[in-house]
Amino acid sequence: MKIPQVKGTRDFYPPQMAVRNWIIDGWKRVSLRNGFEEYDGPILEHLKMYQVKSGDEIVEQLFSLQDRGGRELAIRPEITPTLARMVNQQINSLPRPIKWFSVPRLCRAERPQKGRLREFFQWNIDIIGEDDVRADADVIFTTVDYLRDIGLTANDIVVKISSRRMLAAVLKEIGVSEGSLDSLYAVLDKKNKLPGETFEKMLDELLRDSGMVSKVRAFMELENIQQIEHMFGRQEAFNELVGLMKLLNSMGIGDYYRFDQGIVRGLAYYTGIVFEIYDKASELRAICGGGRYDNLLKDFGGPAISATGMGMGDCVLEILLREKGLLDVTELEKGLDYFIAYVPTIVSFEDNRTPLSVAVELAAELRRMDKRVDVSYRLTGLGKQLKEAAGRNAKNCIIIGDEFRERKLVVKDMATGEQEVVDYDEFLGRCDE
RNA sequence: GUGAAAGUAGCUCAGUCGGAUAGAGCACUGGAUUGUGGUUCCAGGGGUCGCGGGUUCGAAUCCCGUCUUUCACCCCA
Repeated sequence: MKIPQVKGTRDFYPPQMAVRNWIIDGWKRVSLRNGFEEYDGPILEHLKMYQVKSGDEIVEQLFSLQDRGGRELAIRPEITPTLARMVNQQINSLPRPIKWFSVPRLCRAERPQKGRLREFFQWNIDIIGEDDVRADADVIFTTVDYLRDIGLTANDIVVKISSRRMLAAVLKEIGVSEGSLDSLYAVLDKKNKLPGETFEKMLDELLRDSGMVSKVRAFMELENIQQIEHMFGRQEAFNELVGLMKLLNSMGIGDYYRFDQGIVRGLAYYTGIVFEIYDKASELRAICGGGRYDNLLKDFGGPAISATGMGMGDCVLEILLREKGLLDVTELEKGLDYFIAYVPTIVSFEDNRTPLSVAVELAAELRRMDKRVDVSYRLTGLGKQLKEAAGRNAKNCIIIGDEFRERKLVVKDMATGEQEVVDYDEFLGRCDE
């Protein structure tokens, strides 16, 4: 019986696995150099945990199950609630600020489409317990640090930054009631994705006040914070945004970001700075998004401690990297350091050992030195073995032949074809350095 | 959850007014080549044409269902 692959999942054959590892290794490397520590939680959590924060809609997009004791569990669709739970559990003993990162494997029962699958990896970085905008700057910088590291320039991507707090202040100034803020956010978030007329229509239906609609539209047309400040007066939230941008400038990524009040983020829990990163050339969905969420720990039964963070999935990123030609798969697949071939026509050496037994012994020796080494399983001609070495992407091929009667090896560089005869012990010494 | 397109060898695909043993390139395996590889040449293996049902003397081809994939919408933690 043929068993098909599960919808929206991927098989990682060695070439795909090399890509996945390359992406994740980069995430970890850049997180560490920016001062983040790695954590992880379980793949299963109580279903309740996601229902608390998210409501029925999200629960519908969850893979949930019952264990044998009748407990309702869910496969994690995100790791932020787990993070909140873990931090809350040890809040009194954790030194602050908490700068943690994780690369969890997540599942969401959505319909798969371009850049979105049912199982994926997501890089998360979070800073908990630091109100200062420097934390937000650190999150954005770390994200850009990675994208820049793998070869994406300011010509390729743009960080669109806004602030929920600033948005709330402006809308309040315009006269929008507190109660309609959340539904208005949802509309503003779509501004960049909808044709102008549709956007206007949605505003009309929501606000039912032509004066307010035109003010909101005028606000959305403004191009920078100075203009907004000019129109609505100086607000606390502006200082925060301006401060963030100054920090990003001094961190050397001033050409990567742009203020964009169309960035709101779909989720209700964001409270301050929000940002998303987009590819400039294509129509891909956001590469990543993040922001400040000051109520999350409290919502999970903890103290009122603020947090700011970012999440980046591997699906969109990989599509983007392929489009830009930044994924050199042949480069990623690391082959063998040494392939050891032996001359099968030699029955045995003076010490009664066969070329094959010498090859096996040498392989074990080199492996102890952490070299990637292999020997063919097939008893076949030297030509075939060299062919196998080439197929295995070996850097060098060692040949055990008549030279071994004087305890010497032939070491062949597979790229150039050059080969030299080296003393066995001298070769080992050289490898051990 | 809604809509559209597609599914033939491991991969990319050809093959349809319905016709007998279903093809190519690449990949894989073996040989040319028992002490020298990636090129070349020769040969070989591999398919119940996604699955199920229907129409027909006869289905990869037509019809229905189903699954999967892709794309768009909804949503996006």
